[in-house]
Formats: sequence, C-alpha cells, structure tokens
Amino acid sequence: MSSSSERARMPSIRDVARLAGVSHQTVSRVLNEHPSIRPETKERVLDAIRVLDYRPNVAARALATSRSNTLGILSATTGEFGPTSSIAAIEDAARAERYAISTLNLPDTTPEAIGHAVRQLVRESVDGIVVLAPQVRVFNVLRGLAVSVPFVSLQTASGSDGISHSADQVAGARMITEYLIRLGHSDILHLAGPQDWIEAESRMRGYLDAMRDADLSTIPPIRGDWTADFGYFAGQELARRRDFTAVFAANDLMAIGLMHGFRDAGMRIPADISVVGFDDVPVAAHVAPPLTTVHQDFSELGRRAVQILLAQIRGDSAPVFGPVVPVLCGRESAASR
Amino acid sequence: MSSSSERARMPSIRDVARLAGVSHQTVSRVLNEHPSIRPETKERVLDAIRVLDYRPNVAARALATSRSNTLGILSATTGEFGPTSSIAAIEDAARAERYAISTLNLPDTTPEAIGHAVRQLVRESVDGIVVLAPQVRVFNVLRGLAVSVPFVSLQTASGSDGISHSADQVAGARMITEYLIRLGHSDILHLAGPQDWIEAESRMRGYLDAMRDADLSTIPPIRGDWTADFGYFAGQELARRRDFTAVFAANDLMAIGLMHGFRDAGMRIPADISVVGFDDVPVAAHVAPPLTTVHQDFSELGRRAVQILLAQIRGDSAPVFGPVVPVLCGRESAASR
DNA sequence: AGCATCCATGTGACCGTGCACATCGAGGAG
DNA sequence: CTCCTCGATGTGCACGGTCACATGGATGCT
Repeated sequence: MSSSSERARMPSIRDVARLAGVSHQTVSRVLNEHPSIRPETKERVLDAIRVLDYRPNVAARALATSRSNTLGILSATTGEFGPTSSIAAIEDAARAERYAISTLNLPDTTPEAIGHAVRQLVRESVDGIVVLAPQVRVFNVLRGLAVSVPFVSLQTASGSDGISHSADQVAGARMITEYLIRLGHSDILHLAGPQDWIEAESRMRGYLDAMRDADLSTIPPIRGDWTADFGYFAGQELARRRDFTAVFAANDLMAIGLMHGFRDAGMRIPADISVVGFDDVPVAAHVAPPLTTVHQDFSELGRRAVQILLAQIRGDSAPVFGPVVPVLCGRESAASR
Repeated sequence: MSSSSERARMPSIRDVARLAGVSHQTVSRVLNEHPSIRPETKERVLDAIRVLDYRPNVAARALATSRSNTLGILSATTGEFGPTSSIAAIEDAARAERYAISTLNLPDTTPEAIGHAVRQLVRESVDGIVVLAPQVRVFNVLRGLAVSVPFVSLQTASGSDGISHSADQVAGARMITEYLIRLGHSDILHLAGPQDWIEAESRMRGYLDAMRDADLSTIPPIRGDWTADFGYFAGQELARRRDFTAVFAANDLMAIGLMHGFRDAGMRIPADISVVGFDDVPVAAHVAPPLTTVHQDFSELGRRAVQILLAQIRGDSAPVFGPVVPVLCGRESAASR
C-alpha cells in the first residue's frame, strides 16, 4: 500500500521550463509572482505545471533562500485545555498563511532542554517560533537565549512587551474574586497553581488585588498542581477547616476535584461552601453543581500570536491588539452567603 | 529582540572540514556514523564541530537525500481528549527517533480537503504520515488515494490491516455493557456517536454484541455528537421515557452532560438510572457521581503508530503488537438494579 | 613477490531552487 | 537618429549536503 522503495523522480522546475519552452528562471518567476512576466508566457508555464503536476520542492527552496516557510511551536505544556486549544488555532492560522508547522514538546523545563529545543527548531530553519511557555523559568531562559529567529511567547506575563501576548489573567481573576465578594463572601481561599507558572501568579495577583481593594484579609493560598486529583485531596483536607466560605481554584480541573473532595467530606456546594474555577473547560457547565468560572478565548490568542509573529518575520510593524478579556460565567457552584 | 535581517551565515560542513584538516566527505561520514573512520580522525572532526557549534542543515540534507526526517500528522479531529493525547505521544516518540513533526489539521473531511492535505504533506517531503482520521469517510478516501509515502492510520477500524492501528473499541464497549448487565440491567440504551465515526460504530457494535449474547432486546440507539451539551439536552428529553434503566454513552463528555440533564429532570443517579461513559477523561473520576467508564491508553497507541510507520519507512517488517486493551473503571454512576 | 581486498579518505557531480547579472528588443527623450 | 530606460527573459552559480567513484596504503593469500 506504499511505494517507499522506487520513488519516481518528481518533475523539477527545469522539466516545466523545457515543456513550456522557457528558461527555468522564468518558471521560478511565475511561481513567485514576479510582475514582469508576459501574461501569455505565464499561461504557458502554468499549463506546463498543470500537465506535469509539478510541485515546488520545499527543501530546495529552503536551501536556496534559507527560509523554510515553517513556523515552530515550542510547547512546555502537557495537554491542558488552554494551551491545547491555542495550539490548534496557531496551526490553523499558520496554515492559512501558507506556513507549515513544526511542533516540539519540551521534555522538561531545564535551560538545557530549552536551549536544545530552540536550536533544533533553528536547525530546521523555521522562520519563527511560537513559544507556549507558561512557566516563568522557561520565559526567562528564552529571554537570555538571544534566539536568532523571531519568536512570540504565549500565556506569559501580562505586561506584554511585544514579544509576548496573553489574555488578561489578572483581570479575570480579579473579576471572579469580586463576584464572590459581591455574593457576600469575605473569607475566600485561593487554591493556586504551581509556583513557577506565570498564569498561576497572575491569577493569584488578581485575587490578592481584589481582596485588598475590598479591604478583606486574605488566607494564605494553597499551592496545587492543576490536576483534578490534587483538588480532590485538597478538598478532603480543607473540609475540616472553617476559616473560609468560598474557594477560588486557579483552574477548573482543580475546582471540580475540590468539589468532589468537599462532597465526600459531607459538605454541600454551594450551600455550605462556594467554589469557582478558571478556564471554562467544556464540562464545566455540566458538573454538579455547574461550575462558576471564567471563560477565555484561547483560540483567539493563538491566532493573534501568529499575526504578531508574521509581522516580525515580514518586518511589518507589530499589529495592535486590545486585551483578550475573559468573561465571567456565573453558574451554580457559587451562591450568596 | 530579534535579528531577522542580517542572519550570519551558519558554519557549513566545509568549514568543519577545513578546521579539522579533512575533506568535507569525511565530515559527512562522521555525521552519518560511517564505520570506516579512524577514531582519531573522528575525534578531530567532532572537536571542530563543537568549536564551530556546527549543526547540519536539514534543508540541504533533505534536498540531497529526498528524505526529510520529518513525519506528518494529519488530523481530522477537533481537540477531543483521545486524539489529543495520541498526538502528543506521537510527537514525543517521533522526536525521540530524531524525526521532526509537521502537523496539519483538516478544515473539513471532504475528499478534496483530504487530497489537498496529503499532497501538501508530500510536498513538504515528509517521510511518512500518521493519520488521525476517526471518520469512516476520511479513511476510505485515504485508501483510494494511493498516497506515495508510507502512512499509518490511528483510531480506525479494529480489523487492523497493517496500515491502521487502534485500541479494541469493540471489546471495551462490550465489556462495559456486560458490566451493566451483570449489575442486573436488561433495558440499556446506547447514546452513540455520530454516524460517520469509526469509534462510534465500534462502540455500538460492542454494545450490540453484548446485548445479543445476553439475549436481551435492544432499544434503538440515539445519535449524539460527542459533546456534553448534546448529552445534556438528550438527558432532559430521555428523562420522560421509562423504557430503560441504564444508559451507555459513547464517550465521557456525553455521559457527563447526560447526567446533568437527568439531574435537572429530577432523577437521581445511580438510584433512578445508571449512566456509563467511555474514555476516562481526567475529570471522570471527580464528577458527581464519579463516572463509571472505560479507560484507554491513547499515548501507547500514538507510540505504536510511530513504530509501525518507522518500520515501513525503513523497510523493516512491521512490529507485532497485541491489542491495546481498554480497562473498565467501575465507579459510582452505575449501580445494581 | 605478485595480486586481490579492504580500509580510510579525497574528488567532483548533483539534488532543485533563487539570485545577481547579462542580454535583447521596444519605446521615449533630446 | 542616437542614447537611455525599462520590460521580458536567459545564463551561471551558490546554497549545503550526499553519492558514486577514485586513490593510496596496509594486509592477506597463493
């Protein structure tokens, strides 16, 4: 069902030239849409291309131009909902601009691994790299790396400095915290993400800002690892404590696990305790009780990243985007006190 | 922060040769681990490579060999948990074998789009393609396409014919249906996946086989679209009916939505009705009640696909794998009658 | 000793493009 | 009428590897 052995030689630009009765360079000009080609000649060449079913050889082109029409995606994530959605959007946006995509997942976030990965992509002569590096460390390493190709970093610090772009996590976290406060909660616990993660920090910052502005004292946050399992165990533990009436989990998975843990400990949600999450994963609306959370447009983020990167590559001025504003999804897991 | 304009010329194989005092061909031999190289010479060359921080140019190599050391991933999915997990595993496995990855998502599943996508990947001279084509149609188009490079298809018909590989969906579906039967249910409804999907068909087959072997009559299945939202609306509708005591949803998302719909209609799970799903997504264990489902090792599947494909590319005999056996996860959403 | 063989290495062509430069005819300015 | 410019096209080489073949020396066999 395959013919890997004797692959017939594909027609080259010279074959097309011969058939069309022109020089190979003229064919090249037609392919690259050079203005100074007589329409009649162009037509002859296009016919020849059609007849031979000619396709330009990307490797040869990459060799000659030292550009590959390929964008690299460097991902330090492990299948979380957000990054995954963004990646899909990046792929589609890049393909729409006739760029191929080369994906590379970081095995770990050591500086060595990052450096190795970047060099690998450069070696593949990608024209630009989109980095999904939610961890502070990765971001810093990249800054210091003086990467020799343009790159854009997604899901990073909200202080967008031209090479990074993200949704306004701080605003989203602040929004949902203020929502809890409006519901009458004053003792709100934050179940945060891992220390090193930029999103974890941003969301915690939003929480802290909201609490401070409302003159409420905060409880020391718990550090989680984004997983539902962690949320579950945390819920069982936390059920013993009585120093809070609401929990803001830094992502939906932990929130869902948390509700499970609370439930197993005999607590009712939201009657005994309110729980909110962040991300609005597809099941969030359907768990029991439906989870109040913050929706983010990860796809839009991915599309923007590609636009920013392409502008850099082409030497255009960077497109200006407004912030990606998260949207509050009030559902039933949080109730007024 | 970038230097797209004046990219310094990278050191070439000839630069290395000059520094090491050998011919460029000797350098090439070292790079390709040719046996007939004096250890001492090899060392000198490797030193030169290190000094210059030389990296082979993949485009040049691809041009010369007409192989790109790149695997294409052709995906017709939209972020479902299973395929996403498999893709990540494929990427990692391929990278581990020193293959780069080029991803291409199908915008739709028309024969034209599929043909275009395959040609695009071939044009990028990928050495092989892993197809994630859960739809029957895509699979058939591919069969007829006489693709000129080796390819492996994942998540397809269980009758593995050497170019496709998948978990034994039929067995998994049969397993969970039999589980329901053992719990005392005899009126079991199946909430199936979309018509065209291979997995939907396999899971329905498993269900039908189990029912037939147990001499139980079946209720005409409902066709869903894999989403939790569909499950929710289906649940609200189905709550009126009383001709079944258990529902087997073809995936977890629909099962979770279904439970939500039933709940809203005032039914208790599993007291009034049992619900089971398929896939074991990460939240399945934490919804209320925890969902009884079937776990599949999508990552293993991805890894195997790469092995099969590489064997084809290298002309080795195809590796023999036992079936990927799904595992039943008995939790609380299904109870004995 | 003579010759075949093999090891270690070098030489030049070639893969399919794009780029810089050359060429040639037509048309406009002086 | 001549010169210059510009449009349309051709020529040769560079890009950075690999491949087929050549070379020269050491070794083994008769």
